[in-house]
Amino acid sequence: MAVPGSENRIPCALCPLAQCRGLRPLNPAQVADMERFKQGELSIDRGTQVLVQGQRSAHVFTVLEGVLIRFKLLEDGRRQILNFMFPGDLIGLQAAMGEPLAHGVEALTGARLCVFARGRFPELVQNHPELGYDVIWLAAKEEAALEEHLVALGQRTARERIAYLAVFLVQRAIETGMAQGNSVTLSVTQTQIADMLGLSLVHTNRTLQTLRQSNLILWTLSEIQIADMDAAREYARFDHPQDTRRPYL
Amino acid sequence: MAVPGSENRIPCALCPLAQCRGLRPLNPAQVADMERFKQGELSIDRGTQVLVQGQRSAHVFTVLEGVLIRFKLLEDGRRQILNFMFPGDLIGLQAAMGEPLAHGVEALTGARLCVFARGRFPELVQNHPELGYDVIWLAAKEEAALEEHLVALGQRTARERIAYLAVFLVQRAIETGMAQGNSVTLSVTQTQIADMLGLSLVHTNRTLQTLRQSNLILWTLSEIQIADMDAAREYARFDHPQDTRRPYL
DNA sequence: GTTCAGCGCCAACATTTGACATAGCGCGCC
DNA sequence: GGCGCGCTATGTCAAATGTTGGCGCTGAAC
Repeated sequence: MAVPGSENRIPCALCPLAQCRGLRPLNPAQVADMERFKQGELSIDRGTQVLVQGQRSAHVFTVLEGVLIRFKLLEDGRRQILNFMFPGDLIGLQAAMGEPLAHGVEALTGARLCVFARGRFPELVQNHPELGYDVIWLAAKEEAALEEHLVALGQRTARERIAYLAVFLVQRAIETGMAQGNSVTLSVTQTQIADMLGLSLVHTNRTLQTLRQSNLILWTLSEIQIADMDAAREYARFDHPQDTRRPYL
Repeated sequence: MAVPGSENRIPCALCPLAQCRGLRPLNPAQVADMERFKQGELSIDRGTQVLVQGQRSAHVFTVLEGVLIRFKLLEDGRRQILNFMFPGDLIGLQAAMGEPLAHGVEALTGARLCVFARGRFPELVQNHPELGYDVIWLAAKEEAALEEHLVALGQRTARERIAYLAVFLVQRAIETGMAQGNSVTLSVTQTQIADMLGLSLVHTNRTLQTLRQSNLILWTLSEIQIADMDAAREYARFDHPQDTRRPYL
């Protein structure tokens, strides 16, 4: 991974994430701390792999803009997508703990990331306890998301799973200001949906079509549209969490 | 939940967890901090529900002894078991963040828990940054476990899933000193296995039998035995994580 | 312009898994 | 002793899902 330049660097005080409805801004002292901790920015294209499974990383990232996926590869080539990362999310908590990564991270869209030095992470957490608290919060949120996914994979049918994922993605997009109404412009291939939900590609295709025909969810390569959000949530049995604002770094 | 008494309280300095091969003991200063923070102990029977989904909890716990499950209930009565908790694990991180709980916690065996006041958790983390760092570590570990479970549910067949779960449980038991060789005495019903792995009860039963017949895994109501650990790991495609010692509180 | 890879789509068939019904066994309880 | 309950076990059938192989479109690469 090239060491990111600091050209065009956005000062934390002007962080665009502060405008997001779903995010809780830092206080001025925290902003100053982050400013010192921030190493630079990284702009990447769709498809770029940010972290590689099995390696240790010298960096930890925060999503400034764009969407990424986190996934695990099996030896036989199968992969399981673990979660989608939206603006404000922390990338590489495992890396921050100095462990080799159990998963890879790849950009779904063009993206801009904030870059931090992995080695200074313990210092950040220990010298700035409020930030440490926010990291715990983020970790708890990530855990909660993974738990929802587990429920989807374990208990729901293919149709419900896809509906669930659509609602999940649109909701996160709304929270991070990426949505237009109840639809998002986001390129997710059917293969990716299948890899996330534990379905075969063919079955994913079939199911997407029936959802389309029943006018519940219109999910194309470029866009996710949900006509009636409440109906979809109901159908997916997705009791959406309180929209408490999440912190970010 | 009754407020736990402090009778029979074990001083943190004598914490039995310090003997566990898989756990990294605290340093003396940290032990002193924990001692002040610890509110008491709680002994519970198999089947006791420690945390109730949807409620806020006044307490946060650490497992001193025993095994518990963490699960989510759906409105229609289905449930998804999210993870098993072993000695050293932290119960109620979400609770610690002041959120209503998205899951319940129930004891699989008789268990002893350390009790902490939820309200003092932020103080603990912020005034004792090293402990905060350990909490982050634990959260990252929990996340990693959930990710493995996701892979199991998404990518593996019924047989592989059950083999995976058996290996996972035996491994955790070994790390926490609860195993005899490659077997554990632990009462897990087939219904619980099914609820964890997203299988029907009947299919779980059949699959357990075939695994038994192939002499890979002998899983009865009272015990999990794995004849050849490497073979089972191989079969389950479970690349076991480095056994780095995890911290505890 | 041609080629090729990525993507969505389709059909026929195989397999896994679930649903339902039923039975036996051990155990606490009255 | 008789009852209910939780747990494991079976059988049969149906539904959900996977597999294989093939088609057509599009856009980028050559």
